[in-house]
Amino acid sequence: MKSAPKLVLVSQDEGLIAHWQRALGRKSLVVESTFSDYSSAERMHGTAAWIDLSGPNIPAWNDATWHSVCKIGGGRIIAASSNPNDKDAIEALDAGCVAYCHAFSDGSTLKQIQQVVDAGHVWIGKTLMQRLLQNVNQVVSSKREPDSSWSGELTQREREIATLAANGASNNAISIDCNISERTVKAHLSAVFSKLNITDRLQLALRVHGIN
Amino acid sequence: MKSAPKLVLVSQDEGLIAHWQRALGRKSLVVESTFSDYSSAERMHGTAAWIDLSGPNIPAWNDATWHSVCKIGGGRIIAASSNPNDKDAIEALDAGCVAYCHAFSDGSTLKQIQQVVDAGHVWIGKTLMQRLLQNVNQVVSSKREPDSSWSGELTQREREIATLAANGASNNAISIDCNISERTVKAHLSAVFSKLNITDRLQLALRVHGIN
DNA sequence: TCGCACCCTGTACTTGAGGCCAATAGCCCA
DNA sequence: TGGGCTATTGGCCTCAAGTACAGGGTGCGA
Repeated sequence: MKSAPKLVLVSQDEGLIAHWQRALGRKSLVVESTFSDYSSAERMHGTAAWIDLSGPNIPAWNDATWHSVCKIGGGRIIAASSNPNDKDAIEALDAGCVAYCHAFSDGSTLKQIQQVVDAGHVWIGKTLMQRLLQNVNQVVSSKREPDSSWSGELTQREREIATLAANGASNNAISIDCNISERTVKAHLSAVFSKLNITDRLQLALRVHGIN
Repeated sequence: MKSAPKLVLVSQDEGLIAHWQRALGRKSLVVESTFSDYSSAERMHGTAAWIDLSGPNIPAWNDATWHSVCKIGGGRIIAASSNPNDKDAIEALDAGCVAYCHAFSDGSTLKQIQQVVDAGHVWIGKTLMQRLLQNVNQVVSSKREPDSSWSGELTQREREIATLAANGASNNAISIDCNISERTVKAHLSAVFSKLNITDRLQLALRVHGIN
């Protein structure tokens, strides 16, 4: 039932299949020629699959098929592109793939990817990694302290309730969350509106999230 | 000159050193007890080093030492924390480290990290990876054209009115702006809410502006 | 001890928002 | 030419949100 995890290679390119087989050299290995063959098969559950993105009938990354295969079916998809780029990679990983690489990467890299995936991790290339980190730094640093701009003169409690409201919580939800009466929530928000010189929670949301 | 890449373990914790040695089992291996011993040594150039972040005299991540070690000295630093967290990980990777992990990860994971690093890649854990992807999606979608994500199935008019509402305009203000009755504004917004599967303009604002 | 800031709560009221039902009119396509 | 989509508007109704007025309790510094 749980011997060596089954491995599936999905491509119509015989040369690519051969390359992959040389690199991965595994016994329990299945080859499918199209993605639909793979995704429609019952036995794909729990498998790891190398998908040649150059193949026919590959769904768009926002297609529900990926969701059903990766997140429901438990398939661990390794997306292999002949002309990889960061944008495509991000979409692939977002769709639920656990790796994205160049289809004709050298054997040792392919093997390493397989190992990483088998261990339950996610694999991405170096350039994408660097880009991710750059973006995160932007996000993190820009998210660190927008505080001073809007919550400066608010009390701790007001800040707390304002944040909840700005994220879409109703007064009732906030009252439950904070274990106070709805009336008190209104009181705090009124104070917040007054201090920030605004009139309602939508303005608050825009202020808190740095728009307007 | 370029035999097996030299490996350095930096920790004062003998148990940890032993754990690492068991997992990595390498011949050409040097143990230093403090970070300053490592960073000041001439021979650290081009080495890979496992740094126990619990050790003494570890510089802050924004300290110039990291820059000189990683980017000038060419050291490939694997940061190992006893209580890892995403924020620390991001700072570590930003400082130039090529991996960030739990110091007492199991042997196979440690070995894998070493292999990934030796191959010139960067290693991060699963939770951080997921967070990175989330952030990137936010950045990408908010910088590209937030259209596709929320306004896809809306009509031109609905998009127009939704945008105004999401920026804080009241129904009345929108009606004047668009030269239509307030009733019509409500009708359009109702259609928008229904299509986007939300209930009010605050949710709309969050959606339009890429939050939530 | 008094004033002040903060946190909490109640009743009552006004109003903007949003849902439901219904209708008219223009445009495009089979 | 009829059906489907879009834009427009009306009336009616319910409710969350926000305001006004009126308190009570706590802790802290002058």
